[in-house]
Amino acid sequence: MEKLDMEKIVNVCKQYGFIFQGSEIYDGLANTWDYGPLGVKIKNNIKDAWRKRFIQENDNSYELDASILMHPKVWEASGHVGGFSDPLIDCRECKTRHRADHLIEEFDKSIVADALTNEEMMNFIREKNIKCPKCGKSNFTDIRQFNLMFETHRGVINDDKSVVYLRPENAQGEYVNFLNVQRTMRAKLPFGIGQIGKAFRNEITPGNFIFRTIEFEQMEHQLFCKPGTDLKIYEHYKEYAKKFFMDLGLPEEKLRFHDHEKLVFYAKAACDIEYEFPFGYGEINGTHDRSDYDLSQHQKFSGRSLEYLDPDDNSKYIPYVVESTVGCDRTVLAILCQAYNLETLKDGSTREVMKFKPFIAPYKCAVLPLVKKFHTQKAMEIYRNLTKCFTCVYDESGNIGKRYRRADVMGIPFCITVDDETLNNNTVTIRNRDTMEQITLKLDEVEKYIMEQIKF
RNA sequence: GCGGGUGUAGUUCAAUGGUAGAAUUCCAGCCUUCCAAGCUGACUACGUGGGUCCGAUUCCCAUCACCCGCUCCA
Repeated sequence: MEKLDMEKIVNVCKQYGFIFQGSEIYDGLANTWDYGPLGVKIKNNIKDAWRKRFIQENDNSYELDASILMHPKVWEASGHVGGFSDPLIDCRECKTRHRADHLIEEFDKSIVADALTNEEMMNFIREKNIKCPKCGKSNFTDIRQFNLMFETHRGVINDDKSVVYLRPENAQGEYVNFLNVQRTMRAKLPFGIGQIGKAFRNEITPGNFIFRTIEFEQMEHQLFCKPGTDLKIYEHYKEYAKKFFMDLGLPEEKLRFHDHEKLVFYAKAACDIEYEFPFGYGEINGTHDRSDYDLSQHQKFSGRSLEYLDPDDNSKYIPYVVESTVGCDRTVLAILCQAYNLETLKDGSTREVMKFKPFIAPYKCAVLPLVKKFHTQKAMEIYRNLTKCFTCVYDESGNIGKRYRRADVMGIPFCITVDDETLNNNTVTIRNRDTMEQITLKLDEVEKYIMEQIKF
């Protein structure tokens, strides 16, 4: 049942141009997906909505678009080089996979396996005859290092000096630009830097359509604040993010908070917001209190002072950071899952309808001539005018019923039908897909009416 | 990366060791005055690469992709 639902969504996405498999004509490249004409509009609308809430309406918030390729030292400072790679080991007997460092630490809790090289870990496992937790045997493969960062090279020679990484998270772009933004915007704490952009992770097991992919887009907001004020801000952003999702059309009963009990080394507090996908609850947002960890690290590695001079009391300190990060692709997926409706008609047949909030909808309006022979010209004229204001489609093929149906599966909230009344009185019928109500409007009122409806 | 499953038009499904048939969608035309009417026509598929065979979409092997489970997840 659950599996069926995801299949249906993938299918609709493919059939109607929301999302395609990446490199499809070459049989696809695993876990890459391409946004089609409808999908890219939804994604952009979500980004615009995020910008509005997290930048535009959020006091002292500024947007940044940092480079994907950053100085390799950034990733040493952040802990990604070294820390973001896992030593993996397979049991030859029962075919399960384990993390070598975890095996060692469970065997002897006094050992910090992070400090060991792979060879040392391997020797330790062999000497102590550590057993597979699943089958109890001790027959392991060699350790293989699985680095979650994608590597590439700059310049024409591929040597160690030329290695650069595709960023595994966006946040470092905000951190390294902290002073630039603070100075140029004359910003006082607390202030935020937000960024929408792609990140790359060599995930071992991606999957669930666009939920976990090796290339993904994040919408991140880093709030820089005075130490001690961070926890209050952290609580605020948890609720702020939840409200954002609800405004996008995700119902509260499908959202939940998930507080992290085990915190990663940089975090003082961490909480996810999860949405109930057809395959189960999955994270769509993370709020993290990252303390002064990142800025301190960058200060240390770059040798530049990243302290803030507080004009209130002339004290100097490294700000704390509260991060609110929204998975853009995951939000698209949640919206698609939420929008999908299978309606049963009177005759027992079913049809698929995508129900988006109007500001999310890829196309806002369909202009339909009632009868092709009589109303085409006027309909085209109206269509041309409306495309100056928002996205529209024009459809004259089939009959009027088919045109409505096609608009419904594309998630178009408003259909304008052009009939004899339009020719004679300059009025059109607008059907609201959510309420299925039809209203008659003067032609010159249409633009204002729809513009009002598609606000976020 | 391991185990299991799947792979035929855009979609959903057939048949077959002698290169495939339908429904639906889409397109063109006729018709049509408000929620997938009807008629005519056109287009479109055996994931890829090997092997066995006179001949493979069908059998075998590999590979790729997807799904489920494991492992993993800043």
